[in-house]
Amino acid sequence: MKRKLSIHDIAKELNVSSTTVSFVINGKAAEKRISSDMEKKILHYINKVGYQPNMMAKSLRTGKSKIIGLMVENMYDPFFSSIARIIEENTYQLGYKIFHSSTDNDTLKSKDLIKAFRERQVDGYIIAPAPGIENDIQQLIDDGIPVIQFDRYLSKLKTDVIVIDNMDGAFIGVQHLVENGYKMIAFVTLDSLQVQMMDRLAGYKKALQKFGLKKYVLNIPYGTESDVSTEMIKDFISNNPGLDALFFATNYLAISGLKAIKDLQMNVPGQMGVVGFDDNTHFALFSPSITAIAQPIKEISDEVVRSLINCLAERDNKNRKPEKVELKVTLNIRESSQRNSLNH
Amino acid sequence: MKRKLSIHDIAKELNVSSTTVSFVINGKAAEKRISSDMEKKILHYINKVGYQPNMMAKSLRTGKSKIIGLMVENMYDPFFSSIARIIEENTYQLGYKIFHSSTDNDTLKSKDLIKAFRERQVDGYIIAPAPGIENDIQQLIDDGIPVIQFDRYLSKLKTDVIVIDNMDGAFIGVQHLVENGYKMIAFVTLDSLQVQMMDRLAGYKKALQKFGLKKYVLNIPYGTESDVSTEMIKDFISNNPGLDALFFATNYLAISGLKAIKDLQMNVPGQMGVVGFDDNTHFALFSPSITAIAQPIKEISDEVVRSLINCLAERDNKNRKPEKVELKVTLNIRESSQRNSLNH
DNA sequence: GGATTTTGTGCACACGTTTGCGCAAATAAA
DNA sequence: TTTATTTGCGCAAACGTGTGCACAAAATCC
Repeated sequence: MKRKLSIHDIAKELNVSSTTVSFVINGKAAEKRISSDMEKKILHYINKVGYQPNMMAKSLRTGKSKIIGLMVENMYDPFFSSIARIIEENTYQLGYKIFHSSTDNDTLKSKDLIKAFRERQVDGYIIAPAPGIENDIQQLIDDGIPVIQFDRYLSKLKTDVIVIDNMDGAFIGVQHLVENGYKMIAFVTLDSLQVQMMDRLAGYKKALQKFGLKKYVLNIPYGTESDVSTEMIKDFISNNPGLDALFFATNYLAISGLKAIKDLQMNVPGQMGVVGFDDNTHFALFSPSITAIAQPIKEISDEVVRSLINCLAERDNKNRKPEKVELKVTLNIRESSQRNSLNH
Repeated sequence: MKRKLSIHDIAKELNVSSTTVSFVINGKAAEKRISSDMEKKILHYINKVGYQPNMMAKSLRTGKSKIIGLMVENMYDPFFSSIARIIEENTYQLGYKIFHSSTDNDTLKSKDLIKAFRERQVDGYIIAPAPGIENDIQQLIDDGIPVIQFDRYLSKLKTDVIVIDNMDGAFIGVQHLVENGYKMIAFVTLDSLQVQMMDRLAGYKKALQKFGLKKYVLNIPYGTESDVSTEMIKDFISNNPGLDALFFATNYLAISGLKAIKDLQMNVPGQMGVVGFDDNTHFALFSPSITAIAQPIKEISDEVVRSLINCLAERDNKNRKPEKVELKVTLNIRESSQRNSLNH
């Protein structure tokens, strides 16, 4: 493999110093008072031979890798992958590349990932944190490295946070079911203490209280296989006769739940109303189509990037006052929750 | 931000040379005949202070970045994101990190991406190539950098290729429709000259010929918005009265098509049989559930990684004989294509 | 006991950049 | 003309590693 040519090769060929070449390449010709003849000569030659700088050397010298670490729960999840996609595009414009990894919500894997990112001198972190990594993130903060938490957050940590209003989302979902005449509304959620899940549960409870309804909650352990979840939901429905609506706290739970309802041959929305948290391209196509709480993907992504870029520009990240952005969700009303209109 | 400590700091603190420390860190203690007392002392200290090597410096020195560039059409597509996920995991074990980007099948964007990857000294490339980037990839090959093409390929290029048997996939899809009594089977595909699309079309035609049926093909321009596609498909159905089955060449086309069929209030599979190329988590949940050709995601990912690691180990990548792996697909038979069994 | 080999370690350079500082020539000021 | 300033550019060190080579001390050989 032929060696790539360096700034020195250019310099030698043109009988100038590598300093001059470097200045020209970095657009500091004016600032550093390089004559425009010289500038043109260098630019022309560089263009001709197709010189490409070596980011490794650059990063070593400057201490900036121009790499951002993105840690999500699961990059296969459409929610995370669509966010990743927008983040990637937004930051690409600014010269950043992304290291993108899945944590599976696993503490050890997350710790390991942070370590790997640190070795690579990642400039900033965008994290949907797994539980138990407070110390690792705190270490980053202490070392002055920008960190943004999104989707969920560890409340001990003083970082910028971009989330949605989960409580409100759950509330309006339940409210919508109530308005459509459902009375025995269950909440199917993950057995998780993460803030976003707790907030959704809180929103559900708040709505129940407001409308004077009784609470039915099914907690499914994190990591349960889809078909096992389906069985659990089937049992839950059987054990709670009279349930007339299910509110699923996540996309994947909704999928498992719909399977359960299909297996039980129950009619949606007639016998069972359905609303899901986190919308999905396919929900509109189901028969019946599925009502869902939609998260503002684009806004979340934009805010995350804006916030990170902010931090990256800051000199002193240890002592800045963290910012919390809470975005509004939308209720996409479809057939699965409208008993009245179909029962005319 | 406090400076991270370097190999020199360790050396100074322990009154040894950085050479020795480097050898120990890289597990060359035995090979380089470092006494085990010394080794223990260094390892212990490193452990205590939590030293983390600087990959930038390492890469600069060794010429290996331990980074792999992954270019897919759209990382939001479940097919690509699930593959990315597995690739990421497989390579992580081997100490690699992934730069993951979407090309949108755009030539310029792809060229740009390759350039950015080169600057970053990426060790190897995994590409689902957009059209028109033959020269850019050829340049990589000429420079001895490993490249794997997957999902599709530019046939001019002598790289390892991992694909599925698209022709066979389309063939068995059509055959299945024929076996279920459908006679006027249309193929809804993208207006694309990419090999995988051409092969699918060829498989469709081959089946038609075998069964003596007439050809109906709808070409939808690449990049058409989903709702526009839906309209085009509606028109297509209207303009071809008597059509009794649609075979969609991609996942997204199937989604648009199902919307069209729903809008036209046609009964599936009674009035219209449906088969999609590329399966989807949700297809089993649609009512009726959707029959689809499933690609072997895990196998594809594993083969891609195996193949790349192979190339990375090779000394001379310019003159190696490229390998083409063609994997088998599966037909997942569901309700949307079984007129007979439902029409009893 | 001298010659040779083995053992254990360190010096110093290279990788490809960026940048503080220096310095001669040209120009402006006095 | 002398002095001060500006212009235009280069020297050399630094970023944190890895590694060829050298070399003294210890061990072995004969």
